[in-house]
Amino acid sequence: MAQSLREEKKRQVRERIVEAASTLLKAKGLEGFSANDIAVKAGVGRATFFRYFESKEAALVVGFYEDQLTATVKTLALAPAELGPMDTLIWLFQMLEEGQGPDEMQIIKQGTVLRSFPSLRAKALEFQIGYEAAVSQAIAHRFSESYKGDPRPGLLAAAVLAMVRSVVDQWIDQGATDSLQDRLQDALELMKTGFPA
Amino acid sequence: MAQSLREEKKRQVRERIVEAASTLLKAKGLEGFSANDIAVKAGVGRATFFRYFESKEAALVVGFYEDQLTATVKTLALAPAELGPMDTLIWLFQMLEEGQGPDEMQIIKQGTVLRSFPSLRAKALEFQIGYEAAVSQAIAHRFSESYKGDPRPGLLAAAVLAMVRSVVDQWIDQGATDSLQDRLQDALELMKTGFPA
DNA sequence: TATCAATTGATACTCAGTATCATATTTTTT
DNA sequence: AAAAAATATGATACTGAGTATCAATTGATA
Repeated sequence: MAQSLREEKKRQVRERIVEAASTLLKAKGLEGFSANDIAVKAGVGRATFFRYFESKEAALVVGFYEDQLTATVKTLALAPAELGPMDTLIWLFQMLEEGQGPDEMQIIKQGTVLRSFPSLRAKALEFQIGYEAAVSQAIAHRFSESYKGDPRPGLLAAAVLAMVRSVVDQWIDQGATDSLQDRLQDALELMKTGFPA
Repeated sequence: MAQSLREEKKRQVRERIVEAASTLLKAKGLEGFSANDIAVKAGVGRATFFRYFESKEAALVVGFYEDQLTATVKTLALAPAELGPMDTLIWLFQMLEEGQGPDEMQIIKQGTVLRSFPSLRAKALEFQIGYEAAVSQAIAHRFSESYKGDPRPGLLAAAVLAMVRSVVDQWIDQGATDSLQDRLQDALELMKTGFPA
């Protein structure tokens, strides 16, 4: 059955807020608008804004990553059964790049804003923790001899996502001229073979 | 030569603030005091507090990690020259655990507070980024055929520190009964050999 | 239709964080 | 050693963040 009317309205309000925040960011820059401005633009009261998001930054980061996270989890579920955990993640990032992932231009813009404003960066990092948990869960069954409380899924998820972040950071730092996808695959390959002496 | 008088005084004020923040945290919990309370306890004006730290959380996180970071960098400089980058990090965490690193009780307390308050957690993650840069720099020369713009040091630092964070998280989540050091070494070993299919 | 539950907007309040300015202290110059 | 320049401080005032409360509206339920 469809959402109840009430839930559906809430979903819409939330979406309007995220969109208003994103629009204002593009138009005025992070410090050019307040949480109240977002509320006005979204057509809700200030109090309502804070019922949906704890801060301006939270609303923006959700706009950056939420769709990406759901796409990630969905894609992970479709990975070939015979792939091991690491190969699954390599496969994942190939898929995301080709398919519904954000394009490079968008990544550059987001990355640039994130690096300019510590408050945003902090929120983004917070979001990553949730990302980790989701990825960890989605790959846990692919480990051989996995058991309850197995630390490996969480470790791999943390390490890989940190690497991805580092890849994007370095790529933007160095001008974002070459292929991000190549860099990503190189990095993941490095993770797969490890760092032996 | 010693610090100038002015620099020395600033160092002392900063230290007093960090200590006051830490004391208040233990006495009243994170939400039991304001930035103003820290200033009063440290014997400085409110404005001065904000000249040293951008927020209450920042002052606390500095208290958690600053000494740790300087110890890390110092220790890294002492690592045997023949060790590769990954072995250097394994060696590092053995040293920190035996030597001047925080004891397990302290890690539990800090970890518990951090996990309870997203705002603190976010600040801690921010600090980790600085950690990454420092570690990356300190191990860069240990890579074979390293070149300018080599992505590997940054990638390894990001991955390893993320793993360390994940290890501590899981350890606390599961009751912190067994040996943290053992878990850490197992995780780093996993990183060294990689995650082959 | 009548009742109950949940969402909203308005208002008021505390505290965070920033800017400004006059004062005090340290450094530099003469 | 005294004067001048530079820097740190405290007090004050201001904007906006985030929370709590309450009356009014809207959706769910019977």
